[in-house]
Amino acid sequence: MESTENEPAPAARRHHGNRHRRSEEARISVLQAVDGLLVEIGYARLTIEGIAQRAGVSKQTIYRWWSSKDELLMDAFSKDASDWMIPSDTGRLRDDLRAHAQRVAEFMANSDAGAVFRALLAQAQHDGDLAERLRSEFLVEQKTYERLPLEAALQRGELPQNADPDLLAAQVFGPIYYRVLVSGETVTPAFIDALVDLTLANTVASGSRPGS
Amino acid sequence: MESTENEPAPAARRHHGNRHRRSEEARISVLQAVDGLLVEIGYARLTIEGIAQRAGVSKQTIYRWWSSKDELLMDAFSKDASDWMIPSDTGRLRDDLRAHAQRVAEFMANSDAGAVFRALLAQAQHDGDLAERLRSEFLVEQKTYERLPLEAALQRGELPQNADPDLLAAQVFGPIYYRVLVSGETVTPAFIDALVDLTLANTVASGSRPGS
Amino acid sequence: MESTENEPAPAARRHHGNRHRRSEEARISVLQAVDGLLVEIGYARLTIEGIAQRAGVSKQTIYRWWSSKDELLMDAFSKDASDWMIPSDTGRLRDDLRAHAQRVAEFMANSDAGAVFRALLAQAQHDGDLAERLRSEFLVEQKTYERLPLEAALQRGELPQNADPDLLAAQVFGPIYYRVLVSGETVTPAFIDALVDLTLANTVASGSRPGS
Amino acid sequence: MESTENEPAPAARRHHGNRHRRSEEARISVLQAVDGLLVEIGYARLTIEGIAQRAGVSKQTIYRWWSSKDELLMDAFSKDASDWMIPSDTGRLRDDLRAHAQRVAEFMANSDAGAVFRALLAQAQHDGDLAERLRSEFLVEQKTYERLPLEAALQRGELPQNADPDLLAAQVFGPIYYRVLVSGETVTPAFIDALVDLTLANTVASGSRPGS
DNA sequence: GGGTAAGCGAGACGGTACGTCGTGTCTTCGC
DNA sequence: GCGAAGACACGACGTACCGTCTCGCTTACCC
Repeated sequence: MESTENEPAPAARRHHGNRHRRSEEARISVLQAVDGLLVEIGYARLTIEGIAQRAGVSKQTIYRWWSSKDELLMDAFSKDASDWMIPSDTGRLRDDLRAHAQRVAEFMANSDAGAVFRALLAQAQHDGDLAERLRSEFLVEQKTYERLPLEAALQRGELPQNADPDLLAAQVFGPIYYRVLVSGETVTPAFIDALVDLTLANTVASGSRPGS
Repeated sequence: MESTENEPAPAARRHHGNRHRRSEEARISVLQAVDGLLVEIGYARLTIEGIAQRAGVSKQTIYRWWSSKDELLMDAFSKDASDWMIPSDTGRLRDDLRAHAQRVAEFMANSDAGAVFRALLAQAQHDGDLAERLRSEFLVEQKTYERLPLEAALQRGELPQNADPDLLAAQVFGPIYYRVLVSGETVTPAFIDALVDLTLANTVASGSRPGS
Repeated sequence: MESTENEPAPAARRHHGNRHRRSEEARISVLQAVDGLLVEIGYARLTIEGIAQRAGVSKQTIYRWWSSKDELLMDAFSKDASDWMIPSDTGRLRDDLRAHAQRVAEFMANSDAGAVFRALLAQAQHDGDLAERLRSEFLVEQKTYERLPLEAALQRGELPQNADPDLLAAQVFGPIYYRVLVSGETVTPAFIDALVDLTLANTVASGSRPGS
Repeated sequence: MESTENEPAPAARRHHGNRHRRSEEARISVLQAVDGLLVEIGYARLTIEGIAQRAGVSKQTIYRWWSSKDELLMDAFSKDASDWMIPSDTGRLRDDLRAHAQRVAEFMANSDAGAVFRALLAQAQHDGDLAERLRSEFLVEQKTYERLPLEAALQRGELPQNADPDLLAAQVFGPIYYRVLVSGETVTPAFIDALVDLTLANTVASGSRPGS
């Protein structure tokens, strides 16, 4: 993993032709400190000073490269999130949907990256900029992948022409997000199976009788 | 100095009426201050000192009765939340479901109480105790009401015997919560209609024969 | 327990002919609490709330009868101070002066009442009213007693006519106060003897040669 | 500025391994604020917050460099006290003693520095550490200077060999401290003259033959 | 001998200041 | 010229007492 790829900030690259450049070592150790502290003490007690100390870095260095705690979390999150997004493609809609739903549930509820995501989402409730960034950098793509099995099936003719992949994806994944973020219920495989089955039964039924 | 006992002059009553027990006046004005400030400056900039000042109350009084900012929000929320929960009951499932879904969407996305709710839910992501309290004091009941139209329909025979109201409610309301809390998309009436239609089409189609 | 003997305060006795009267029990236990707390935790950490709690009395009761912490201390002090003031009178100036100086030194440096006195004197540095009260209720009398052996000796002809008892007392007692209050040196009998001897030698010498 | 290890500033530098320098500007303005506030509102109403505000400094900065209000006062006092201590030396004991006694009385009763000193001495009654510091940093030196004219006279042979400068100084200065700190009487030139005359008359008379 | 008013405990109240923590900015100096 | 170290002004924290104010109880006087 050549880690300049997660470095899109142009300001950080301004020093390109200079003698001195950003310390990659510092950057890495900050992001690791964030990961570690998030797990150990939780978001609520995460402080810039704590991160700096843990990373063996000065506060100034953090402020130089990240404009806020949330942006720092975004970076720490991006580092890990992509692993979870891409659905399998077996050619069987029901299986692909179940597998990806299971994967998303696992990510959201049990992974470290998911914990960071929930923390970011929580912050995003009071911070429109963060919300926007979270959406454009993660959710848009995430949603695309959630729709992917359905669109593939649509292309294959496994779903009726007038089926709406967006809506169907919403009915499969919405309840999963709800359980993790809101009700705190565990997302069991049985629940996922029921969701997928009902959704597909529905689609076939309504898709075949569009006039109803 | 023998006449200090009774205050005949009503004009001299500058002091808030303190009972030996808790001052209801103080309690009310604190909760109102929380409501007002949440709307005006948002959760992120809400401080105990600000609330105390706005309410004309000492910090100590707040700390005496509420153990944390979140508990205070919880109380302020309880005060307003109940208005939104109860679904109408026209006897027609589709109408009732649409109406209640619309109502929930409105509450979540646009009401003051909904703003408090989102703030609490955000905090609950890092605070298990708050999460538990939020669930037991609000979400359990809220969920019951979301299921109500479906259970009524089940009793009326408008739904097949083997339909699962819980699951159906999840497929209607889950996507609504998702849009408000996660993706930030507006919840349009058309979206709600589509959700309800799809959910009911399915149930009727798969759960029992449409002709019955 | 009708302990009216330590009750000189006329305000407290005002209720004599009334139906209702001050609780002597409360008064005593407050003053005892002050004494105890002063010794145990020192003046700096003495609080009205602490006194009330220790005395098993409500704050209001304290505020009802004493207008300030210092006034309370004054009362606690008056209770004990008088024991130390009166000098012996053997008819021999040197002996009487030594004995009383020793007594005053003991009071100031080592007695409980002396500790209260030092605390009051400290407060009096920033509180003119207290200073005035301390002077009129204690120091005037105390100074009279310090002068007493010298004045008696003057009457007896043991001192020259033009000797100034005030000035002589100042030279004997001033250095004692200085050691206790300022330098913290212990006031030894040897120091007292030297002071008295020098003062008397001086007086005889200068008193006999008034023209010098 | 090539070496941080040597501080040209007269104030003590206690942060050893620290390569970052204390803001001299902040230090000065804090001490000036203390001086100003003491005079304007008095010790009793002096608060750290008030000092910080007046100095344009954060509370944290005060707490960083001074461990208590008293230590802060101690510093503010040291700044000004030394002006008052050194006695003149005309070679005539009576004149020197009178002049220095007058100077000390002026310092104690009427100067700003004296007001700080009285406040510190008051605090020192309930705080042994402060008492010790006040003694070692001020009183020892002060006492030396009070003795100086007497010791010079002793050396010159103006006093008998067996005269005790310590005791003599105590009899001159003790009563002055007493009047300022305890009785509140003003220290008049006449009082000082009387003290000095009486003290010297004695010594000359008893210690050696007046004719010498 | 019942009514009633003062003293009392308890403690909530609006405040002020405390001493601490974390923020984001700034400066110094080592590499 | 980046980066560590950390001082700085600022703002909020949660706590301790302040002095004021009911409240409900007890008690002792007076009618």
